[in-house]
Amino acid sequence: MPKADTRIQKKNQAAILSAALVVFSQFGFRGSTLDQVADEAGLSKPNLLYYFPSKEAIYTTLLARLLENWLEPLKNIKADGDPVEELLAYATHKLEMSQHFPRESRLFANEIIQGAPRIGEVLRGELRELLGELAIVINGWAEAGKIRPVDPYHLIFSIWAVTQHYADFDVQVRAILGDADPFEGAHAHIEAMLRALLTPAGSNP
Amino acid sequence: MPKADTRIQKKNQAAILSAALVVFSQFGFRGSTLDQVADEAGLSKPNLLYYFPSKEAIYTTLLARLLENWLEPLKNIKADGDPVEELLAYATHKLEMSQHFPRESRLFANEIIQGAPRIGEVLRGELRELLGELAIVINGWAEAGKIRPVDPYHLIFSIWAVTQHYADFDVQVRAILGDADPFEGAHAHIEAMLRALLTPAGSNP
DNA sequence: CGTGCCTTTGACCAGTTGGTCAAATATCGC
DNA sequence: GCGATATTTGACCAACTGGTCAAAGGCACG
Repeated sequence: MPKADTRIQKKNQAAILSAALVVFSQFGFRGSTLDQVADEAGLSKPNLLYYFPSKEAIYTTLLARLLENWLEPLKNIKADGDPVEELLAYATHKLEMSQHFPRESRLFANEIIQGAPRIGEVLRGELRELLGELAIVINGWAEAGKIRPVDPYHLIFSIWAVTQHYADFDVQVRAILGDADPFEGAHAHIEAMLRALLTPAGSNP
Repeated sequence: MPKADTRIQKKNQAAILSAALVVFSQFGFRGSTLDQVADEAGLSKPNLLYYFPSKEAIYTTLLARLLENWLEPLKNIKADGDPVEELLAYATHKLEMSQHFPRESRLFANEIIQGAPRIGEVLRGELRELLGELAIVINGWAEAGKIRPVDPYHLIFSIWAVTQHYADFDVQVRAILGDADPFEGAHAHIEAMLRALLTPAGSNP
């Protein structure tokens, strides 16, 4: 077990996690093998296990790292900003994550579909609390007449659903759109949808 | 290899497919084992392979059956109906499928996330064509001023995304909502979203 | 250039995997 | 109740799985 992080350790750990992301995001935890990960990382299987104690450890390291990036942007929604623009910025950020880090999204999707055996606690704990606070903010906006009244939870669900769809169902989206870039149209559509839903009646820019 | 379908054959094949749906929808093809399926079905592993030639065959049978139910409701959208109501009915139907057949949704999601190795052809063929026709209908509605102008493809994507989210991410949704039934709020929210997006300016019911 | 530590690997292991097969057992038409 | 046929299963197999380990190969530093 390495204590300090030498150059070579950093390099190999990064290579392993990167390879593991590729493999786990496609096949899920149980469907992936250490040989696949080792192959993808260009290392031997025993060498993987020199840097990580087990397959499980690689996977959970990946998940933990992901959860940080997952929860953080939620906290950036400012109660004193313009409501529609705040929510739009969040949705745009999530869509860009789908565009640039689709594997992370698929890894997460795999874990949730599997029943979230390793992150259920986080979902029922930190995430739930975070969303509770956000719901209060959104409800405040609605009561102040700054947005139309909406269910804050289902609003967030729909933002998650639509943005992650472009990463998780990438193959399907591209099968239908052909050569066109999905993300341009996606952004415009999501913006239109959120503005239509949220902009209070009587607002004419 | 059974030729005719006796009572016992129908029963066992149904039991196998039902068990396979439970297992495959949770762990994906590679993450599932025949022993799991056999256990769930209450049969021995060699007995499974008496009714189906391989693990692969069970899985593809499940997928083929699923695709039928998946594509059919798309065809029920009538060009001469009321646009908003037609699309709303479709979304409602999809949401009800998420509610009552979440495993089917997760099986499909697993297959797509995996890269759709077994149904890529259908996506690029039948599904794409079907959506092409639907896009023409929706564009027609927009040109006739019956709905606001929208990208028909991304509109459908967002309906798929939001409705399937409640099946595929069921665990996450319930972790956040607690005891509340997700589907009541979901239906109301989706209806509100679609009406806001689609109802042309100046329509006041 | 040698010594101590970090890194890498080939050989190996026990358990699991999808799948086979011959023999046993149940079912059905007569 | 009998023979033919359909169904079920225990024993088995080769390939693969996650993981171990001792030995070998590099590397840095005196």
